[in-house]
Amino acid sequence: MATGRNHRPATRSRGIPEATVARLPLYLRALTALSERSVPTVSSEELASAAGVNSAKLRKDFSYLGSYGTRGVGYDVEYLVYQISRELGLTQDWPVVIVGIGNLGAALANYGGFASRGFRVAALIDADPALAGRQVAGIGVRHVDELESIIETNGVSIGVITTPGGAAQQVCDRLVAAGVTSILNFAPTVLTVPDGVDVRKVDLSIELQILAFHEQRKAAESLTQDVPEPLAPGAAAPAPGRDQGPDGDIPAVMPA
Amino acid sequence: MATGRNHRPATRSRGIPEATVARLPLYLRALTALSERSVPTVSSEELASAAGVNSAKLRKDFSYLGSYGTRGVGYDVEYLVYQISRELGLTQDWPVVIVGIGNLGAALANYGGFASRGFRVAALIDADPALAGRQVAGIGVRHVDELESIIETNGVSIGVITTPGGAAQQVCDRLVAAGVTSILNFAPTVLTVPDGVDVRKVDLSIELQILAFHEQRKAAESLTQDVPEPLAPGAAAPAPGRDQGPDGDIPAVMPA
DNA sequence: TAGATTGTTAATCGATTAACAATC
DNA sequence: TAGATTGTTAATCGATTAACAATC
Repeated sequence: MATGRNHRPATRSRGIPEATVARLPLYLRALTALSERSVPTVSSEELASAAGVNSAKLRKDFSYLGSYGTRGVGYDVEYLVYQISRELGLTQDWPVVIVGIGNLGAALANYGGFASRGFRVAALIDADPALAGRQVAGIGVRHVDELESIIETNGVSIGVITTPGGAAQQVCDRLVAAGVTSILNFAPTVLTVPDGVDVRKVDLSIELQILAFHEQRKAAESLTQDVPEPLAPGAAAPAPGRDQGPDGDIPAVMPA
Repeated sequence: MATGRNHRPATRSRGIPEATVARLPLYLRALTALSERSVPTVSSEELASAAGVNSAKLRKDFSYLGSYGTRGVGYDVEYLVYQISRELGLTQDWPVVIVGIGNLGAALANYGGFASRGFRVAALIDADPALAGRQVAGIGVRHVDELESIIETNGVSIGVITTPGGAAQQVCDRLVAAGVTSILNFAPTVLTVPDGVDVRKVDLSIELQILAFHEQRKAAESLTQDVPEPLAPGAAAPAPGRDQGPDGDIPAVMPA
């Protein structure tokens, strides 16, 4: 699942699995870093390591896009940056609106990672009349009364909701009615949307709760097996982990 | 995947699958809402609907925790709140530190969903001496020089990184060296951690890129099949979606 | 040609789902 | 007893992984 279009198979038309789609941004970020260092080619092993996945998974993922590598050589960095960008739809401009300009909305408005990836903040919207007209991150805040006209004028199809939980569904309904078909939801609410609208949610408190679960397990384990099992002579020491949480799914970055 | 302890099977000791763990916070939130409305019992069907999953999945998930329901009746709301809280480790207090007090760090510091779920912000930490001593969300900001002593004094085992990407690995190393074993990373960086340390990441730009991918697909589809297929007489209209993105994994909330 | 590395296959594993027997 | 709803089974599906033939 994951798209809100749940009458369709998870694997779409050209058949890229959701889990693969969710990793393409990771590859793209690693490739962009290589590109900035003017590295011409990269092997699946190197790139996988930089992205925090294993190389078999990476090659399998790329195989859904096409045959963009050269056996014995690796992948051309620039070419792959372009192909993945195109696949993700980042070669076009996506105007977005952010609704709810509290601390978080302001943080997102200030986030530099948007523009560089084809996202453009078309407007900041808030229900507080006192905020309207103020500048946040160099962008004027507009009153929520103007929501519909902003969406239509700018051809916005992606909305970001950073309101309190109580306002989220109502804002969502208005966004959808005005033509938005993808929503990134930061409010602690399960949104109901019509078919054809995608919702993704980012939920800090859930992430912390998952960490607490594992933390508790570790504490329980260190009580029961206080003394670690001695390694057999010649046995490999546990390697440093590189896992970054559930890599089937999550998320993109956001520096302060 | 997902825990950073990658020498272990994904399914731990008492055997709760990761996908189930990631949904427990969703159930807990829905149950808490019911509890506040003094609803005494709830069926798997009702609760699943409130949490945005299907009831078979919910019952399967709960079966890993034990037999907490009553056939023919449903689940006792208060009892289930307690059991899930206990399972997630939320019946104890978890001191956390937030490192990097920019827009996002401040937003998190102001987030009310922490305390109510057993998380306590023990300290806000930043590298900027000008910030040290200032108050954010009623909590004094401390200089990063004090990081180690803060961790040790407060027994902090969970750290949140909201620094720019360039500083994240270094901050991570210091947190881990000081005793932190779970990290929530908002920086756009793949962190390398020793075995036994869990990392989860939240990455806004990745979420937007995934939405862009699907948005692009929708645009392509509406070009190729401009005219929607007429519904066969008597065929069910597409039902409103309830999907909230990949529910195997993601995230917790954060109102502005 | 020899070495390196991709792209693909096939096995395995974990997650989802529908169905229904158990039981309140 | 009849109705409701859980807990579990078994089938299905999607994702991961190792291995290796293809090929640069």
